[in-house]
Amino acid sequence: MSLRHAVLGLLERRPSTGYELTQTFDRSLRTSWQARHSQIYPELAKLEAAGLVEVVGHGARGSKTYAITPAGRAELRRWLVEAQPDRSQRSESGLRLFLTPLLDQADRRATYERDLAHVEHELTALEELRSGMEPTTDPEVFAAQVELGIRINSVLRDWLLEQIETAGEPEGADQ
Amino acid sequence: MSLRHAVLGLLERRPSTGYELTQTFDRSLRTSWQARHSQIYPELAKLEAAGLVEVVGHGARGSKTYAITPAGRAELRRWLVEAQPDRSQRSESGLRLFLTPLLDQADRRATYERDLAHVEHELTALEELRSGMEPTTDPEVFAAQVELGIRINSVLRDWLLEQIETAGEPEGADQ
DNA sequence: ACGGTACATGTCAAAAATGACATGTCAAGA
DNA sequence: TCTTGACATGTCATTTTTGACATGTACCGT
Repeated sequence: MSLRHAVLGLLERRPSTGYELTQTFDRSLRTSWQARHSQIYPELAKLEAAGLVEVVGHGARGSKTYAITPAGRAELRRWLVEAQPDRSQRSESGLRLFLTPLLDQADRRATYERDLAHVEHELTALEELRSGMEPTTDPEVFAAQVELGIRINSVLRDWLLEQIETAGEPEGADQ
Repeated sequence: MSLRHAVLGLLERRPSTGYELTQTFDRSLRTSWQARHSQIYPELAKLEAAGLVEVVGHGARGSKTYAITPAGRAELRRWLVEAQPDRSQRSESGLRLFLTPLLDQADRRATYERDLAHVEHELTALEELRSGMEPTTDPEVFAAQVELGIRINSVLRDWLLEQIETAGEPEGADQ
């Protein structure tokens, strides 16, 4: 039940509308937790019923701004600090990487190159984010996360480059 | 619908029983895709009905060994090579890392240290795996994946170490 | 004034995933 | 002989997630 804590966490960062949360899920959280608006709006309603968030304002086009309550903050902290983390993951890309050695050389190379293009693209976006980040605005602590993203993608890029260069080597379960 | 392809991929590596697949999901695939036996057995039945896998043997305790069929192999290749990868992920640990800056210094440090312990543990396991791996047995290609796991966990370890050392710096959304 | 797009919130059926329940076998050690 | 634990397969109610449907508003450019 991480969705609840993801929402709570985003509202701890700043009060937001469901629409804004949906965008943040899609832009910043897509590599850790995704959620569609069809999940977010009902979750906000449940959270409000449980007293963990509250509506603090009504804006244009019927928008409602939610903020975390003290009870919500306590629950968020409890989850972050005391709850046993579930280390398992769901990553289609990870699964593909795991299975790629089953392909013949040409297909293997093609999929690694496709992945490499994606990683380079991510890396560029993260580097732009880093250079465009002013330490005066709120996210100074989040700079560390951008840095982590860059490092992980760099490792991935180097590894993919090695796999592509080593193509032609003995294969796995192929004939 | 990645479960189907995960099962197909594992059966491409070697024919297995549902029980063996469950173990592989838990041991090798837990960082990319998890699945319980309650999902695996019905999936095998569906895959068999679709002609993508077949029962190739009956063993002790009513066990059934499944193997991939040519149609299954074709579908696996199609998915790996032609299907558009879904790059989104679900990772509670990633979410926690994203939200950790919201905690006060003491809590933040404690959670980073908990994560560090886990990463060190993973790293030890992967390094043992690497040194115990004989290049004569089947997984020669999978050595690259172990290597990738080691590199990513090393990056994570270094980053966590830095975060712990830098503790006491200005914080995020806390007062 | 009109049309397109981004903003904004919701519902719901269907699919995927979890956790509990249920049942039984085989081997090893006490 | 008995009991424990690993092996082995299954079902099912509930929860979570997705994708489609549904509806309406505010702003911007022409």
